[in-house]
Amino acid sequence: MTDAIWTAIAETLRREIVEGSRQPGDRLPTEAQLSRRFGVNRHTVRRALSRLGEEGLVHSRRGAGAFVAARRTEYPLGARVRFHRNIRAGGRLPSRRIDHLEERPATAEEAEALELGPSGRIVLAEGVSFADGCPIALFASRFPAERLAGIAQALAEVASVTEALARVGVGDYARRSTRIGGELADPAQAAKLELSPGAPLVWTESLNVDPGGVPVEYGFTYFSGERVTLVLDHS
Amino acid sequence: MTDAIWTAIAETLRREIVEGSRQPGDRLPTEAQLSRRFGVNRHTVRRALSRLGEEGLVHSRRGAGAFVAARRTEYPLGARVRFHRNIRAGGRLPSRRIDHLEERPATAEEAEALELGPSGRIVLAEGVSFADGCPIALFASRFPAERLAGIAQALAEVASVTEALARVGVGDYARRSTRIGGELADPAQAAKLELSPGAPLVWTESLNVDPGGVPVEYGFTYFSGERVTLVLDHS
DNA sequence: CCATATTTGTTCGTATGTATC
DNA sequence: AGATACATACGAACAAATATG
Repeated sequence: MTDAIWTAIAETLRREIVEGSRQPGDRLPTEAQLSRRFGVNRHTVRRALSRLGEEGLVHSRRGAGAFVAARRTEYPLGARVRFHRNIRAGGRLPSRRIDHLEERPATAEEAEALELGPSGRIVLAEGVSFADGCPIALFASRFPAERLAGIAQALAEVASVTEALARVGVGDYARRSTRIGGELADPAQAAKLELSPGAPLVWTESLNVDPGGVPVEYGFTYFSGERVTLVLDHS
Repeated sequence: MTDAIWTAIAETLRREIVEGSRQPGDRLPTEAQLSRRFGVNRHTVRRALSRLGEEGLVHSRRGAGAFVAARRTEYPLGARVRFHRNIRAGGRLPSRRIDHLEERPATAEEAEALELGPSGRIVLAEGVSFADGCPIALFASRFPAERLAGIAQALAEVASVTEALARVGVGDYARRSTRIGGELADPAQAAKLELSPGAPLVWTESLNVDPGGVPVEYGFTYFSGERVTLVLDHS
C-alpha cells in the first residue's frame, strides 16, 4: 500500500484546520458523517482522527464529538522562570488552578532535591496552568514545609508561586537546573489538559533556589507539546 | 467500561519490559501469539502494541515483528552544546551519519536567522546522531556558505560539527538561543530513528554564533523523547 | 430531573495487501 | 517462491459519556 486511506483523510482534515476553515473550538462533523463524506468505514475515519488527536490538532470527547484545539503559546525557559510574567509577555492572560494540596513526609528523591534531612516534610501542590483559559501545562511542585512555614496557606490564597513564596519570606528565587523529556499523555493528564490521550507532552523537572542557593521549590511541569513552545535564551 | 482490556495488556507488556525480563533488541511474541496468551482478538493486542510503540518502548516492523527499544540517554543543553562531548560524558560512544548535503539559496527564515543578505546561500546538512549505535536524534543544520567557504567539504570529511567549523576558521562557538517543542514522529522520521510513527519527539531550534556574535550554524534537532532527556544547567 | 437519542470508545470477526524472512 | 507477520480496511455489536427534549 503506497499510502493508506486514513493518512489522506487526516491530511485533508489537517489542511482544513491549519488553513483556518475550521476555527479553534469548532466541532468537527461526527464520525458517521465523515465516513459518509469520504466513503469509508467509520474505523478508517477514526484512525485519521486518532492521528490528529495525537498531533494536538483536535480533541475528542466521548458522547460529545471532536473539537479543533487552540493555538501555540511561547514559554521562555531560563534562570528566572515566572509563569504569570511569561504568559503575559506573550500577550495572553495567565491563570492557575490548584487541584491538590497536601503536606506529607518527603520521599528520598524529594529530600535529596530539596536538601532535606531524613524526616523532612514537603508541601505538594498539583494543578493546571492556563493561557487565555486554555490549559497549557500540568504542574506538581514540592516545597520544603519546615523551611517555608505557611507555604500551603499562601499557595491556596494567591495561586501564584512567586507571590506565595514572597509571603513566606522568599523575596527572590532562581532556577538552578532543568531537565527536559518527552512522553505521551495518559488519560488523566489528557483530561486535565483537554487533549486526547497519547498526545505528546514535554516535561520539565526543575529546581528553584533562593539567592543563598537554598532550594525552595522542586517540581515537574508537563507542557502540551503542541500548544507550547519552550524558548531558551543563553545570554 | 471502567478500563479497557488493551490498557491492561499494554501495562503488562510495559512492566515486562521495564522490569528487564525483556531486553532491548528482544523480539516480542507475534500478535497472534499475544492474542492467544491474553485471550483477546488480535486488534486488541494491536491497540496495546500501538500505545507501547508511541511511548517508544517497542518498535514494530511490517513482516518482521515488534522489538524492544533501547534505553534513555542524557543530553546536556546549554550555551556550549557539543554533541560528541555530550554523548561521551554520558559514557556512550557518539557517531553521526550525514544523509544529505547541499548548497542552495537561503530561504527568508534561514537568511534572517543567519543574518544573511537577500542573495545569501547556505549549506544544509541533514542526518542522524547515534549513541552506542542507537539513533537518538535527527539534525538539519544550515551554515552560511559564503562566510564559511569549504564548510560542505569539511562536513563530509570529519562528520563532527565542531571539527568542521574549526577547519573553516571557527575555533569556538556558543549557542545563542534554543527553542523547544514537542511533536509526533512522521513515518520518515520514525524510520530513520528506528521508532514507530507517532512516537513523541522533542525538537530544538538553535542558533550558534562565533565569539564575535556572528551566526555560524542554525538548525533543528529532533530527539526521540523516550530515548533522550535534555538537561539544562542555569549556572 | 429524567428519558432518550446521539456520539464516541471498545471489542470482536473477517478479508486482503505488503514487507520480511 | 513460499510462509510468516504486520498493516489496512470493512462490518457488526455493545458500552459509556454526553446532549437534548
